[in-house]
Amino acid sequence: MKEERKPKYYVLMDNLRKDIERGIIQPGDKIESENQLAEKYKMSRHTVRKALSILESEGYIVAEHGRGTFCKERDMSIKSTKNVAVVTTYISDYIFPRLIQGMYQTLDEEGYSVIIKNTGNSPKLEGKILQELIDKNIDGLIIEPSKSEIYSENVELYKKLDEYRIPYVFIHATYPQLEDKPHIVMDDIGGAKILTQHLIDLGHKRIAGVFKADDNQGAERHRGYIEGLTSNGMTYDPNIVALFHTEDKDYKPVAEVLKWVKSGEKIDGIVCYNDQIAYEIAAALRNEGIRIPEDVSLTGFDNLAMPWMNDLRITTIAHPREHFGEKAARLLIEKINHVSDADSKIARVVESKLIVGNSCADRRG
Amino acid sequence: MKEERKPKYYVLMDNLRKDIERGIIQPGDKIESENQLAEKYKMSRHTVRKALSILESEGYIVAEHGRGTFCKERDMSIKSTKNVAVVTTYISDYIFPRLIQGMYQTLDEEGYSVIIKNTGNSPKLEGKILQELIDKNIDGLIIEPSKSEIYSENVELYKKLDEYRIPYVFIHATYPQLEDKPHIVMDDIGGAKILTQHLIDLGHKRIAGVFKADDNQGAERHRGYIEGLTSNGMTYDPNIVALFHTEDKDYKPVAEVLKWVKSGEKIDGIVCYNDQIAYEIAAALRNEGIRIPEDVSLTGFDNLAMPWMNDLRITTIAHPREHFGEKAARLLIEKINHVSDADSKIARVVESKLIVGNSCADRRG
DNA sequence: ATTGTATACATGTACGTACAAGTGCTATAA
DNA sequence: TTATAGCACTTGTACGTACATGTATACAAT
Repeated sequence: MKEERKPKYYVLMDNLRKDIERGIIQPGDKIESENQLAEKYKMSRHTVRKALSILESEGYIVAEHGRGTFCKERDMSIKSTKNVAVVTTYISDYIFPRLIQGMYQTLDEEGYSVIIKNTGNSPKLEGKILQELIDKNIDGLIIEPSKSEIYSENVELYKKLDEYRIPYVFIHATYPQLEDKPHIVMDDIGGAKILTQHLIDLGHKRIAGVFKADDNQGAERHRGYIEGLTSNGMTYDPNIVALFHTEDKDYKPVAEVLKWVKSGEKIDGIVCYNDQIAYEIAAALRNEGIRIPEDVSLTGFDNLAMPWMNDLRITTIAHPREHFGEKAARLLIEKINHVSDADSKIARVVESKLIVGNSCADRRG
Repeated sequence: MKEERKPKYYVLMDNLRKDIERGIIQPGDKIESENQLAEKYKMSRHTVRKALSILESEGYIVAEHGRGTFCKERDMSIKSTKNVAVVTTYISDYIFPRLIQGMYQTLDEEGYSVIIKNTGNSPKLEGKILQELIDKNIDGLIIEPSKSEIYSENVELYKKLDEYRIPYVFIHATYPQLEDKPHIVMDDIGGAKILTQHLIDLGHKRIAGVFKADDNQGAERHRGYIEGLTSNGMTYDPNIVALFHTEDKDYKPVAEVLKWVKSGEKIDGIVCYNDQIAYEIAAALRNEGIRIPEDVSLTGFDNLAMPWMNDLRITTIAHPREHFGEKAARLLIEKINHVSDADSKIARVVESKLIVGNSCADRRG
């Protein structure tokens, strides 16, 4: 007396589909004939035909007149668009063109087209882009988190990506909630530690820090800076550490440093968030008559070349740019091809390499 | 006794589909009921249902239980992928990141995703990319021709784009066979003429030229240089004009200029294909002890900033970069939306603007 | 050995009937 | 006035029959 509310044809259709999806019926296999199925399921041939016609329109089977009905070769090309997206905070500035170039080359070799997107470091825009990309049915995604130190408001969207089996790879940082997802990052803690150690080795006594507060990289560089100080027995002084956000980035770092200097702080070195900030600070300090590196040493990140200041080369941590992009692309391709296992933690950390410029003075004498 | 080989249900299906496609049945309209159609076409209701079920699976109609069957809102998103491609010779170098940025911003605003591709200035690769993009069913294409002065081997592919109604916009140059297609170019003839005139006005007597021979821009700049000379009564001397190809670009321009200088040519100014070439020549000449601009003046194109030579600013013709990209994107969007008429000649030329640097000496004294 | 043909069996088309179930309107009862 | 029961009409499910047409094969005729 079981009350089956499903129509008869639906039951047959569902059984067959499940058999195909579970591999019990293999591609190329012949399905039992309509009359056989009708007898087996105790329904009319007409009802069997209804079930089969649905499966045929969905692409599971093909009927061949006079021969029988066969399970179709699973056509993955319908699902695979061979498009992948690269979502970065910026496109045309800084290291990004060459980062994207590295990804492009690798992905292109593997036959993927690259859709570029930029978030301008806005989580809201990131959300909009993710939704759009999910609708576009891409094969995979390389994404640089926006404001990664802030808990992501887009976790549901990343879950959706998981649901739809769209693999993604984080670069430069991850979100605190998504640390177990595949990502490729620089060893930012190690990098900042190396730079701090470098300044200490050169005899610096009072080393300031300027870090970004709303992304993971900034937080880690901050941590590395602290570790560098404390492991040498120096005390961490929050009064000479400036933290800025994306919105402040054009004035706050410089303003804070100038404030210290004008208030008489005896800073002899600054570990900066990146080379761009370092060059800006250099320009501002020189403007105040402070010599770099004779009075204040500067370090940065990303070995950036500056067009308008070629006598100063900031001592920095190398960013491998194209190679970094290539690494990310390779990891994504592995995920697309299911080479690496399902959802295991796949983090690849690029070790930090010091590049010595002429922005740090030797104060041991 | 007409022999109709088409099944009855097929006739009904075909009629309805054509009515929908021709707009006789509008989206939202109610289709006659199954019984009405059966009577009208003198077939059983069962046969009518077969016809309707096919149309439903194809997305033309929707049946609503108890209410009727309705013509579906035409789902254009099936055809429109909202993807457009930007195909340039390079991606990460020179002016291209900012050019692409300009296109990206405009296309993004209009809801299009941007697929980037680069040809490395190889017509063969361009062909491969075009074929791939046609298969990908993109909505439109912005393309910088590769070796545009050589007749394109890919004309059939551009014809295919026309067939499939995929609009495309050329930037920087067109192919000789495709000059009537929409394109956005710099006024290269005018630009070279302005630069030549500038040197003449400053009292230069023997002005050399270094141009690319395998792209349209190079050929036009070459022409503008000639016009600039002859319109001032000066003679064009092929002995002090170097033409190079993409493959030669890294050594030939510099080598030719050095050959002239070493053979005792009394050159006092050079109109260069672009700033990159100009800076390379500047570095090579300085290496030989020749002063810029005191001994030789240099001009270029594209107002490029050079990281490693900040005391020299080449006098150049401005390239609007983002604005140029934006213009191209707007033209493409017009073509996609059929705002501008079918295949009319839509060429937009960006006028040349001189930017005076410090690479040209005043020799009037 | 090749060709043709009969046959069995597959799917395809087309007719019929009956009843289930959702929708929208109207006439009727509370 | 409001709720609802009934009715007409819609699509949805399900059964039945019949014959058309394509495919593969066994077997006979050439």
